[in-house]
Amino acid sequence: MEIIELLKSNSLRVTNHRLAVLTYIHQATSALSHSDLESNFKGEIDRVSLYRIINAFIEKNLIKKIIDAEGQKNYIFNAKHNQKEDVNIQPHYKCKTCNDIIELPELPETYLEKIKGLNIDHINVLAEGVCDVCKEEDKK
Amino acid sequence: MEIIELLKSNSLRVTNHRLAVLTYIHQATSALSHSDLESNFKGEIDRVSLYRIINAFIEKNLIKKIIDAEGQKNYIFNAKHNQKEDVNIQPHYKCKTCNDIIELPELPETYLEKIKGLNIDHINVLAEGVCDVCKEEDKK
DNA sequence: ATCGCATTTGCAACAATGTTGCATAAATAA
DNA sequence: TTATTTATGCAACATTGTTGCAAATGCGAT
Ligand SMILES: [Zn+2]
Ligand SMILES: [Zn+2]
Ligand SMILES: [Zn+2]
Ligand SMILES: [Zn+2]
Repeated sequence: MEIIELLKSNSLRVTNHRLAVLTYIHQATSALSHSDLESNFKGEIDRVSLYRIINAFIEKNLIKKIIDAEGQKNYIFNAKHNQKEDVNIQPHYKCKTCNDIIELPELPETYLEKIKGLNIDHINVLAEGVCDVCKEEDKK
Repeated sequence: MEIIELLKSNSLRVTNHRLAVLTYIHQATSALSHSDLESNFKGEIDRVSLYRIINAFIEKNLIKKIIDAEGQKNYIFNAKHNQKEDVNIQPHYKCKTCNDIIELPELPETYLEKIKGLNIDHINVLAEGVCDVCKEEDKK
């Protein structure tokens, strides 16, 4: 199983909880907040364990934490979990209604040139709005 | 007084608290977190009132809320409080050590063109790192 | 398969951050 | 000055995140 291998190859013990959570995030079509996870695993996984599981995944680069304009944390599966570099410049677009997050094109080199005088660890780029699908829904 | 006028012209009642808070944010050289404000006004202004004062300022565009890579909210005076538009695309750089926030050049038109097919309300761009001044300090 | 050690988990307790309702105080309009 | 509206403080509560520790589980080595 893909997910099991993913855990093993990142020297994370394969527990039922980790399997369930990573599988859930992997198949999710939208970004999940911590409370999304809490309600999904209510009665199964303790809130504190979820925090620790999530943090382990982030450290191993298996999921990405995306912070929206209100400071809310959302988690998505990191399809590029092999590449350890440059992952943190990836711009995203987040629909404020359905929570879907898609990747945007990378910032142009010309722009990065302009700001390269600064010591920059990472750049966060998040565009937000209501996606076409949700906009259509609203009309009804 | 500049600050008093700022409140009046935004139809906010001029109270001692609002004057004190807005003056404090205006003269600050770095972005202030809520707990920064709490400790500064400890014993003078209630925590809840601070939340309400801050929210009022944000609604009136007098200050800007900047969310860092950890989701922490920081507030800075909005020098462009007159312009109501395009304020929310302004990229920023935040020093992780001294908390200073400076403005970065705007995103190139070519990039905005690329993503204009999406419904975008605002774009958040925040670069983070340790500024030159703080990097020097560290060496000592 | 079993043993033993290291890691993970649940639970309780706590800390930090943010919200709401309501009585009182203060600011502005009349 | 008075009346009306708005702001404030306080208490209570909700949400989010952290820590310590005992019990459960995973896993490598027998
Ligand atoms: Zn996959
Ligand atoms: Zn949507
Ligand atoms: Zn000024
Ligand atoms: Zn600095």
